[in-house]
Amino acid sequence: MTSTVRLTGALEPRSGWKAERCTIAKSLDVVSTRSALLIMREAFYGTTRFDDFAERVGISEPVAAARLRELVEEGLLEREDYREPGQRTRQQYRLTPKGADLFPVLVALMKWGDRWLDDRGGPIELVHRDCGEPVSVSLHCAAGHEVASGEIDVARRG
Amino acid sequence: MTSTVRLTGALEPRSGWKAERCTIAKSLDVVSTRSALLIMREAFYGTTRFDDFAERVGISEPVAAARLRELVEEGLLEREDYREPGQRTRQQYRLTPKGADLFPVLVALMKWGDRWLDDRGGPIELVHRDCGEPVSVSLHCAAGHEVASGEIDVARRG
DNA sequence: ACACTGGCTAAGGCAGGCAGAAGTCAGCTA
DNA sequence: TAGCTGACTTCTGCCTGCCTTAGCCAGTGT
Repeated sequence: MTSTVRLTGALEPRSGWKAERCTIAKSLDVVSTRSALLIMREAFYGTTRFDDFAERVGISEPVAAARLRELVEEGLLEREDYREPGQRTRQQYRLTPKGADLFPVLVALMKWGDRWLDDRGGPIELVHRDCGEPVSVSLHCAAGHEVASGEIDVARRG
Repeated sequence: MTSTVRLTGALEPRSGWKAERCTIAKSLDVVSTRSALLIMREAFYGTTRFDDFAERVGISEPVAAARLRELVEEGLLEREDYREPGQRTRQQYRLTPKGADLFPVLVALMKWGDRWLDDRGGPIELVHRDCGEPVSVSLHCAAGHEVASGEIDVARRG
């Protein structure tokens, strides 16, 4: 009963290859900092304005400015000008499809923290609006089976 | 068609509360660094020895030592002495249940990178050993519906 | 007795994440 | 015209992550 995956084909043994194109590493190049991921959390909560990001994430304004700029450059957020009647032009940051697609990462982190780092199972709950059932993140195969890490084979693609 | 979740009950409006017990933030306190998550990746690939972690992750030995020590302290890995016949006692690092449970986070990061950061859909593929079907990570509710971030209500627990 | 290997630790230094305080600038409001 | 607000930028400085180089120690092999 191991938790490791099983390497197959050209990937076995592990000592015979380098994880050069590893997309976990590439993803971490984009969102490795705490502030970046917490800004993304806020974006999912509906925050759009500069000051709100800084305050709600609990980071200083210089850091918020730097992180928001990087996230826009990377295409996870987009900055739009908007204008309410009788107001000056303002900016808002909104999730792009690329940014919105990061949601499972945040939920996976939240669920792990709920289970292992909070004595009451976490402060908030996600429910499916249509049916009211709680939402979680899971691994499953295309045939619909729920899968644990120990039941997975890893192969080189293509 | 929004990608944000909908805040409900005491969570609405967002300006009325602080994410103090946020378990995303707590998780990031444990595994916010690139090196920590890549060490966990290697642990899932079956790596157990100090030198192998350092080389395969591509980090220096001092960093590997610091990160492994932290991950053991946090309970994600455990260090065991073992001895092969005719060999001296060695150490190995193995996943604990807490560490193994982090797997969905890594898969979510990998899948996101596969989709958005690699022109060929990622270098490796995960398949369910029993049925040979590809494995992915997804959000779904307890009733089995696949759910997108825009279809989720967030409520305070308890 | 000696070198070798695995698993580290120590010292020095660079780069980047972060905070706090203060300044800038445009445009609306009084 | 003067002030206010939102959205930043600038400056200073700490702290951490990381690198490189070098050294340590225990147990094996020769």
